[in-house]
Amino acid sequence: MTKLYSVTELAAELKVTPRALRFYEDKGLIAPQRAGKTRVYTHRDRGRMILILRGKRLGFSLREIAEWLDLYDRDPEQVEQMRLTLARTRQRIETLEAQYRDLKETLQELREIESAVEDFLRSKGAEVEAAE
Amino acid sequence: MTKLYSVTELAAELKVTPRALRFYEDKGLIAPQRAGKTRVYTHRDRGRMILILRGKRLGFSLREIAEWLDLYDRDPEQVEQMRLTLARTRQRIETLEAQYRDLKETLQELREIESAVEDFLRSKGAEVEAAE
DNA sequence: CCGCTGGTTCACGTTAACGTCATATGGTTG
DNA sequence: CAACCATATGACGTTAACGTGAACCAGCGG
Repeated sequence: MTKLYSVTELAAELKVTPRALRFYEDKGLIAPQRAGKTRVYTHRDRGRMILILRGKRLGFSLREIAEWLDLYDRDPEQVEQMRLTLARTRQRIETLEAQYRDLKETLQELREIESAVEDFLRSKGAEVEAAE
Repeated sequence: MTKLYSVTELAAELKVTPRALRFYEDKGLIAPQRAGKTRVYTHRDRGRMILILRGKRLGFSLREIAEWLDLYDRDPEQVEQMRLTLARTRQRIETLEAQYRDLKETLQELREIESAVEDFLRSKGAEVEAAE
């Protein structure tokens, strides 16, 4: 028997508010089952939410996230459908690789700054390590 | 003599609108000089804008970007000041490294999806390469 | 001097992503 | 059964990041 969650339970576990979960549903990002009127989230829904939240952390809008969510749970329909899926997957990979480049560049610069500041502090005889 | 830009010029080069540049100024992210009332951007301002836009592509808010922009053009003031700068730099590096992990994870999954879909298509005797 | 071009400052409009009530309802417990 | 939860569904409020005029100047070419 796979675990089931209420809105508040899942929200708590994911550290979002129930309102957010309902909002995402409204936007078509998730569609939990209902027991009567109350939402019931499965383990699968939870996985989907984790994808959504990761997308958000990467800075994508809900609309963008929605557009590639179905890449994850596709079922082999028509060949044409799958060709489309392939194209969109590749498209998204490119986007992320661009972001990856931005990220690497920024990290490199920040590490240079870190070293420079460390050097400066050391030249002043100051301590540089985080631990106090 | 280093090149100077008007709002529209710089905006065009950066592929943003003049309105955006003015807005960023309003939010304290850039402070171009003025010739009378009209804004005059230097090469340095342009560099700063590039940092800002990269920050946006990485999904950060203008407020967040503002908070770490001065890490780039600091001048050795007090030792205490620099210690703070060091701490904030490290903090930001950690944030980006977390994002880096999210990114890698997502890319990996998408590449798996890509392979799976390719395999499916090949099993159907369909072409798989992008070139048409 | 006239009118255009390109700049300025308000000021209000818009979209995304929720927060915050208000109200209703249905299951649970003393 | 009454009281009390948790949830549900609106509806309106809020913040961020600009877009979109409106009304106003400064320079300059004819």
